[in-house]
Amino acid sequence: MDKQQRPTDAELDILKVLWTHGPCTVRQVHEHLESDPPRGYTTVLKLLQIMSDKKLVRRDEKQRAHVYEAAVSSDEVHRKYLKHLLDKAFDNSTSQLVMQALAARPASKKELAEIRRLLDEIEGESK
Amino acid sequence: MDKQQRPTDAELDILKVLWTHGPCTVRQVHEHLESDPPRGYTTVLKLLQIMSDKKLVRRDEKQRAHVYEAAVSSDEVHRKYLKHLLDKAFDNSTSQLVMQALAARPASKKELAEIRRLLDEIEGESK
DNA sequence: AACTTTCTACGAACATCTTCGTAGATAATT
DNA sequence: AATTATCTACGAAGATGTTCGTAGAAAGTT
Repeated sequence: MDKQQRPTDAELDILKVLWTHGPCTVRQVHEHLESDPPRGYTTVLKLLQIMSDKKLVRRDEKQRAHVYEAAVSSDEVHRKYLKHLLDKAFDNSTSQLVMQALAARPASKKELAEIRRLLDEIEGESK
Repeated sequence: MDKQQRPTDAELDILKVLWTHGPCTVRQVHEHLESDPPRGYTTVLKLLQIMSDKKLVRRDEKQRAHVYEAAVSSDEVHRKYLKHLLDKAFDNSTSQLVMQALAARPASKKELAEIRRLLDEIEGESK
């Protein structure tokens, strides 16, 4: 049933709005949406309906203008993408992925320090 | 012109064969291809023709059975995927991506050590 | 009450990706 | 030489994702 519910690109744009602004009507999503090229109102409506079917968002129909809110967290979605990439492209080697990520877009000192801290945490736990 | 030439899923499967086995005829690619569900011979042929148009592979037509070889490296492709993901989903935060990658699929001690070594290298260089 | 605005629903059109059947050329086999 | 096997090219069909026009219901305005 569940398969691999990764949001498509257009769906992700919409989820980002909901993550940032909380529950929104179609109109509000449409207004806050940044995409290139911009999407029409009914396009956003249709996407939200589809996302509702897919359980990516929840719909509250109490008002005439239905209110949508994200039904999946951003962490959750991000992990799904990474899992798929690890599986499809990186032969499940996290270190390979991290290595190429750092090559793809060099991280600042601050970010590198953050990653180190994360590694410490992980190794601390597993003791 | 170039836009964002990321291979599709089916194309990636074929590139993997070419990366592993070197230049191949359609038949050889078809034989080595592991995919679920398996792909028919002419499907592989068609994909290789398309990939040739997209410059993902090079074609040598000297023999009747054309020989294809990868025109992009695996590192290159992997970085394209990561760059796209960083841009689309992670707001260009490499550390966020690394963090979620480690959450998505916990790394072994060996991998963690490898990542540390990589960080050392990077910070060593930037001195 | 008539008109305008705003909303949802729906379906069709378009784009991209994938699949494969068929046709025709070339090579190998009998 | 005739038959069979193997190859490329091509086009059409199916799958999925995206776009938007149109219709009709509901609310707001004059």
